[in-house]
Order: sequence, then C-alpha cells, then structure tokens
Amino acid sequence: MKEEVLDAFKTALRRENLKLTPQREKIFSAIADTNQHWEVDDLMFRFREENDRISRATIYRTLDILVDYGFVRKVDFGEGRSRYEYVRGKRYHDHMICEECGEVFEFMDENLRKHQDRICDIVGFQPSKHVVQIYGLCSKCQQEVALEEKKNEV
Amino acid sequence: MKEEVLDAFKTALRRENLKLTPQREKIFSAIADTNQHWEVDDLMFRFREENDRISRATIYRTLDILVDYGFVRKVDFGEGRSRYEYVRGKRYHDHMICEECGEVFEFMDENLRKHQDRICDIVGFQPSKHVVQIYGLCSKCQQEVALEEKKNEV
DNA sequence: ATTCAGTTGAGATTGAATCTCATTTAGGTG
DNA sequence: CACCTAAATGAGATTCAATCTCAACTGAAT
Repeated sequence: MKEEVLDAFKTALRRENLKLTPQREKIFSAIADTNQHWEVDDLMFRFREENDRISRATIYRTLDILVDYGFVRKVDFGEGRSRYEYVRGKRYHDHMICEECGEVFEFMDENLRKHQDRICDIVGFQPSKHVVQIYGLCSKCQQEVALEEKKNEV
Repeated sequence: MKEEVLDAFKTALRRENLKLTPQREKIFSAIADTNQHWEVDDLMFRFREENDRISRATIYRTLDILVDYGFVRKVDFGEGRSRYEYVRGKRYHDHMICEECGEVFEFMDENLRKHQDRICDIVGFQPSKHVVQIYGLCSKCQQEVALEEKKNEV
C-alpha cells in the first residue's frame, strides 16, 4: 500500500526530471506515516529524534513538490503558520477546529460541496478549491466548559 | 449613519475603560470609510498620504479592539498576512477569491449556513465561526484565459 | 490643576518562510 | 566504471508580518 504510493512519487519525480534523493524519500515516508494535521516543526523534531538532519529549506522545498503533485495538502487554520495533511486516497473533506483544545476534526458532506458549486454556477465563478472551516467547541470541551460553570456557581 | 456607528465605538470604549484617543478615532473613520478587504499597509499608506502618522503598533492594537467589539472582521486568504473588512450592519457572508486577479467577491447563502449548522448538530460540535472560501476564476478572468488559449491555437 | 491608568511611538524582537550560494550528488552517457 | 552536468542540499542570511518593550505622553475622572 505504502510502497505503491512511494512508487507513484518516484514516477512523478522522474516525469519532471527531478531526482530521488535520500532526503526526499525520508520526508515522503515520514509524511505517509503520519496522519492528522502536522506542521513543519513536527517533521523537523521527528527527524532530529531519529538523528536524521534534513535542513529546513529542503523540507519546505520537498513539501512544495508534494503539494504540487497532490500527495499533500497545505491547510491554514489561522495560526500564523501552515499545517499539512497527507492525502491518501482520501476524498475531499472539510475541517472543524476546536478553539479550546486545538483538535481538528474532518468531515465530509457531498451535498455541502454541491451546494457551493451551485452558487458558483449562478454567479459564473469557476471554482478550483474550496475551504470550509468551522471553528467552535468540540463535544468534549463543551462538557468541560459546562462543568467549569457549574463549579463557579457553587 | 456613520456618526451613529462612531458613537457605538465610543460607548464600547467607555464601557471597557478604554480611552478615546485621536489615533483611535482616525483609525475608526478611515475604516468605516473603506469597503472591501484591505490590509494593514493600505491603512498605513492612507494615513501617510494625509500626513498623519500613526504607528504600526497602534494600528494593530486598535484593530484588535475593533475585531473584539465586532466592528471589524479579520479575514485570511492565505497570503501570509491578514486582511480586514468593516462590518456594517452587514449580515454574515462568505468569499470567493479569484486566483488570477485577486479580486474578492462576497456572497451569502442562508441555506449553506444552515447546512453547516446541521452537520455540527449531528456530530455534537458547537460552532462559533464559519469560514467558507472558494478559490478559482472570476467570470472576467475566465474570458481572458479563454481568449489567451484561442490566440495560442492560431 | 492634579493624578494615574491607559496609550502611544520608535525600534527591537519574534517566528515562519524564503533566498543565496558554495558544495555535493543523482543518474544519464560514452 | 568513470565522467559529467543539471539538479539538490545545507547553513546561514534575509524577508516580512506581527508582536513586544519601555520611556514618554495624555484622556478623563476627581
């Protein structure tokens, strides 16, 4: 499974006359191994842990390639830096972000997407990328907030 | 109309024991006078044109206040810096961003919003802020792209 | 007029991301 | 296999938005 994707990466590189370097391979594996929405420093830290040293510049450059080729998606939750997510065969999805604990939840709704496309149709806009982010409180944090309030009442 | 809003700002300041300074008043007027989605440097430039000098720090600090009080909304179109928009009596709306010319179009769709709330309901997420951004080509740029392609065919 | 918490501005600082450039390397060719 | 060159890497400098620091200033309550 993972091997196949790695091969797809190699093929893509070759197609563009780019070279398969150990750094690129390591970065790719690390990413394909991660789920969720990591940021560049998470990667850096991980490499350091394994006593690999790959420079910041190389990581950024490789990520750009991976984004271009569609292996990785760059997401921005307004934190002042970018996060990335690995695009498995994963279908398109959107995000809910808990403002309390920072956790990111993925959700997907076909109709929501269609609804947006319909709106674009009406105004003659040709969409290429949709961003839907819902910020708020996840159910766990809602409970904690409720508890906190109860405590304060006493 | 504008006076009323300025009064609302003054009242809000007083309520929080904040002072009404000339800088804050100028910033507020400049903003209430602007439509569309400006960034901090636009403001800076405008003040300089009028031979007013208000420091960057003060502008950022005042914007924070205005965002807190709901007079201004901070938006992020992934350009690596923030934009702001003045919230008139304006209802909530979303954005389409043309990747060619950079223009930002507002649109509003009650049902789209309701649809999102329904999804939140189902998974038990309590939404406080929705971000919907559609990136793509505006109708004008679509035509230009089409023209360009025709030219290349010949 | 006095007082002081709140405010301002200049410049330093932070932090993400990009750029520079000398050195190294992947991988195609003879 | 050795050679060659375009592509890639890494260290550190640079950029740019945004925030912080702190001494000097000021709105507004008394």
